[in-house]
Amino acid sequence: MAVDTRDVEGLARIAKALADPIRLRMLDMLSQGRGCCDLPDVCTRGVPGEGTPAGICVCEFQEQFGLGQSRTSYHLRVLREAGLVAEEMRGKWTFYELDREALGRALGLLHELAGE
Amino acid sequence: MAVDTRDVEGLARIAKALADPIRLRMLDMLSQGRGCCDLPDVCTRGVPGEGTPAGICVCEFQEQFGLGQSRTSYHLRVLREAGLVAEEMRGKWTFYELDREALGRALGLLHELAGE
DNA sequence: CGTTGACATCAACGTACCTTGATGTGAGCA
DNA sequence: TGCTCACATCAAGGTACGTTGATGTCAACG
Repeated sequence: MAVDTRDVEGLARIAKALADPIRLRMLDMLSQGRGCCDLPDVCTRGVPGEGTPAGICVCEFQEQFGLGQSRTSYHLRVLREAGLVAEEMRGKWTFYELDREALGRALGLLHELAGE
Repeated sequence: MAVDTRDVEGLARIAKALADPIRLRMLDMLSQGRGCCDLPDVCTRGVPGEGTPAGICVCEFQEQFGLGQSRTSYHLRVLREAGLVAEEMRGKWTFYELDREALGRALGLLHELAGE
């Protein structure tokens, strides 16, 4: 077997996180890295902490996909628990950032599994 | 958005097919391409049709993973319906083969989505 | 302090998924 | 023809997943 059994379990968990159009588009949005925010009256101003946060805040996902708050939060949690995104809390906002390394590892395993 | 909406739907369906350890190991086994069969008294002999079949027959998946017949058939069907494997029927045996191109396309999309 | 805004989490519901045993199908052999 | 073998498919059950509305938490602002 080309791929270790332990890897297979982890890969399956990541694939499960990828198995939803909303979450794929969230990842796509994150990979574009177009920081947060263009929206007025939201997290553009008043973000405490040093410098501009790297990720995208929850409100922008909601806005972008027209999702309810709970639904948005749920899908972000799935991505977080799969280790595909990291969260950074700033004041009352939460910013999500793509973990490119984790995604890269998963893709590497898939390539290995596909026989290069 | 880097990835087309239509692609996202297809990619989600493929990711769903990948979201199970058994199916990942099946794909792994297929990518090894170690034809069928080393087992005695099974599809080694008596396969009608021209030449040696390219894929792996169902009985070998059963043997390899210790799965029931129905369960084996179910997971192979999921992979087939996702377009990741192709089936070739020979006499009373069915041989499954990895569709490397389909898997490659999915991986390409994922790379694109990950921002290269 | 009390309020508000951003978000997480819970509870409930419908749906899809996975497993198992039973039944169906079609090829090959006697 | 009748049997068997390899496999597909069905039916029923449990479990996980996705959606929605309600409630909880915590920071910022007055």
